[in-house]
Amino acid sequence: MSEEISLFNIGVVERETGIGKDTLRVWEKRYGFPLPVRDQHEDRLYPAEQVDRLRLIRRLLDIGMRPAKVVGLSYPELNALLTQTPGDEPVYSAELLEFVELIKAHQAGELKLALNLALLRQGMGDFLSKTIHPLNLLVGDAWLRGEIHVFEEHLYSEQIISVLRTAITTIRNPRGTPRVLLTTLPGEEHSLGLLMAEATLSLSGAYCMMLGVQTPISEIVLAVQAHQADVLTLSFSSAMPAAQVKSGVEQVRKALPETVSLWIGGAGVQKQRNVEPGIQVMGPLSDLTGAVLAWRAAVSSNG
Amino acid sequence: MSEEISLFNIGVVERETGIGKDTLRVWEKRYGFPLPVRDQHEDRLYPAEQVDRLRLIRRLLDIGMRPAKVVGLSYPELNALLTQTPGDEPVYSAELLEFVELIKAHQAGELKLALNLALLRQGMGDFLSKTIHPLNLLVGDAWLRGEIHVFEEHLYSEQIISVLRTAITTIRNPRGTPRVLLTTLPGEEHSLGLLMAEATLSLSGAYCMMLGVQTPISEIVLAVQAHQADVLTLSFSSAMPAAQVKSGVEQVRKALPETVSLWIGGAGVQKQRNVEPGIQVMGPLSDLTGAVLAWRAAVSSNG
DNA sequence: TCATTTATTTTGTCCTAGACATATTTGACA
DNA sequence: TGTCAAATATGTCTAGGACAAAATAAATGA
Repeated sequence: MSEEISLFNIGVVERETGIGKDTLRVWEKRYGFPLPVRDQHEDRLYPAEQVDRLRLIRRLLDIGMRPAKVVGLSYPELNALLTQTPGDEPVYSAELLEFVELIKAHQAGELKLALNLALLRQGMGDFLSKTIHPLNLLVGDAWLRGEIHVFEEHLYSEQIISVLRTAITTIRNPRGTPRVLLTTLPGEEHSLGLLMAEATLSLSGAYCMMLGVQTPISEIVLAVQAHQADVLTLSFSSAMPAAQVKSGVEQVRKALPETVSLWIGGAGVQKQRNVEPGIQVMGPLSDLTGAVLAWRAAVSSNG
Repeated sequence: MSEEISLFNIGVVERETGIGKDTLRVWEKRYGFPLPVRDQHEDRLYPAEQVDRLRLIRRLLDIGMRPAKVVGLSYPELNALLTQTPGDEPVYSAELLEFVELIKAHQAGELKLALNLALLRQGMGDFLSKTIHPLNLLVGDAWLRGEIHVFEEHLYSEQIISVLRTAITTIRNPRGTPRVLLTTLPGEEHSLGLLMAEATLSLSGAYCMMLGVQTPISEIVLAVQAHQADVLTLSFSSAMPAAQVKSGVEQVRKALPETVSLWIGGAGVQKQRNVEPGIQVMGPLSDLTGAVLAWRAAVSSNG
């Protein structure tokens, strides 16, 4: 009985790694990797090991490395490259590292408990900026080094989402201003950033209308009208290609009335340069609080 | 000054409609639609109107129509086709229709309130089977008829998710059996079905570990090991192509130890035929309750 | 030496045209 | 009416080529 190894066709690999078919084929030609086997019909079949490497490569590209430097490399070479990337590592507090230990130990219940505890102790504002945000970075970093798995990251996200949603419910103000619509564009499926934005905005007294992820552009325009939103907030994760962010945001801006403010944030917008007028780029979450205050000031002076 | 119309390139259309690039090109050749304009480089540029039609077509295909029948049609023709599809329409209660009215009126707060009320009155079990499930069908149906928009569906989903998450938190039992891991495969991004499954399973006394959507297959295997899960539950929405469901599920089954049960459910699995052994297809949500009981019975007789 | 502009390379995404496995439908037969 | 085989419909894969936008390297000037 021969050892059966998992083989994936190009469509599955595209879904599993987020790397497009065209890109996979052109990498094969240019860098000699991935180099899938072929079935009887010359269709590509990627071994699981290559798919794992591709996922790692994807993450390295997301943090700014170039394909020519990483696409050819073997697993050990990739790891060597990773560990020698000290750079600007912030010092993480013991508390944050304890959260990571809980994640690695798969203690979902305890993790959630600890998060809720931190929330109560620090208050929502500090909780978001001093715990959740650095923890996200730390977890992403640990993932990159192969210290934690995707499924552990998923479990972690679920706990955060659960804690944040519960908290947001308690501070929602239906008569708050401005009226903010929150969503992501098609292709962006990460809801965590959006949820953090909702928490921050709600905390600043804004009224939030959450649409979830991946709303088509034309539907966003309709939603803004229907809800008489003053502000549209879009969130982009680091996984989003900068070009896609740029074109998407510009398309939205063009379709929206000028009176509606457009705030964009998340790791995916930090690479953006030369942002068009009428689009406000948010850095840290605290920028949202400032933007809310600025919006109110502008309204009271104009109206 | 000429009227500026929104044009989308093929990559954006793929993301916005969920129809692959290859399919878009081959439809153009075979059915003459969509028929995009071209830029100076012969690259396709799809007008917004065609993208809207594509979204409609996508939905029609999801409910079983064939491309040859619908891909060529104009907007009026599509609508005619829709309204003349009475078929097996169940009679919806007045209460359900009131929910829809709230959705159409964009009364998110009131909608959530009404849902919570129904939950308390009916209890979780009935709430899921007699309110949420038919309401999902009703909303999907209304969407199909153009009576409600995507963004309204999004807002609706958010309220349901919020209500269910809150409720699940209160009935979680860390020592429950069996230990069930819940997630979806890459490509399936709908979390609502998953959440309803979690609610039902928790209600039956199972211990649920929610991984969220789109966990790569290899990671699912690791997660099952790490959490010592007895059961893996995968959810598929109707938007999932049947072929993708089949190959994905079989891949998972092959990679999983035989001792781990595999339960699959959601609208996307109802079309499946000739399901391989070791895979249990769930119909209505109540099947999950039965499966839990059957699992316990099997364990107590075997061990 | 540093900043700014310009040339070169890199890289992702698009193109055409064709092939074929699988799912669905049609037609023949019992 | 039900079952099986032939025909059709459909999505996804292949190859090889092209080019714009982004990133890097080189050249220029202060």
